[in-house]
Amino acid sequence: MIQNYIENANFEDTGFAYTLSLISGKHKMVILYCLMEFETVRFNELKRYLKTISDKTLSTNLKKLEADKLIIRTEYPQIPPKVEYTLSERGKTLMTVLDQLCAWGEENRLTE
Amino acid sequence: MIQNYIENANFEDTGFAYTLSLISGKHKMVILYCLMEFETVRFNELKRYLKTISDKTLSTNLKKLEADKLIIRTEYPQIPPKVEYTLSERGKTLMTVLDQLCAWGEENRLTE
DNA sequence: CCGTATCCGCAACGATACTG
DNA sequence: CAGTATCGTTGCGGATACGG
Repeated sequence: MIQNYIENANFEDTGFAYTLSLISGKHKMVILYCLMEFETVRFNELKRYLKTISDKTLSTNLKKLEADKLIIRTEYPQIPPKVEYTLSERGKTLMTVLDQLCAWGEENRLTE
Repeated sequence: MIQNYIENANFEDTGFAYTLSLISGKHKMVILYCLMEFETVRFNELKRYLKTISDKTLSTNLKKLEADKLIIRTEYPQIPPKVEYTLSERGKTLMTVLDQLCAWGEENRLTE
């Protein structure tokens, strides 16, 4: 599986590098977890959960996640505006895999 | 599992964030994969596999991986120096989890 | 051979102000 | 409410030179 890629030394094209590129960055995982937990979340609501994120950074991250089809953005044309974000089916399948990474981390944290 | 952390909104302390911190960066995964494939690898050998990495960056990454107990550094006191790197048992268990991320990425790559 | 030291560029992130 | 615009900061990674 992984070994195939060593030969050509083309790691950018591995499924692994691809998966990581989807969730790289400081906040993407937290956003996904919030959507998994609360299912439907609005922009400012997310901002409160993340506590320290700026408008700009949150906006950028949401756009990337949407472009990667991990989340779904639903806009209600009204005043004041209302936008809801949810996990896509694709996003949900990714979360099941990430949960295993989480489990490994909890079981293998170094005792310092 | 994951949901517990949402309450306190302390994502830095999730097993997931911890696991990701171990493999964050541009090269760590590639290094681990090389060690998985070739088992015992020397410094300059690694450098050739990674192709574009600089001495400094490779050195920094190896130190982090070693500090996190994912790899083992063995130094042979001779002239010229010889240093070998291998996966630790802990590193090997991590690789099995990462292989699943790899599989997800291959099955869920977007057709563009 | 196996690094360290130094300098530097760039992209991500943050703070603040502002808009439909 | 849900962003955009602008500016400033910061940290990772790269290039090069040098050392034990």
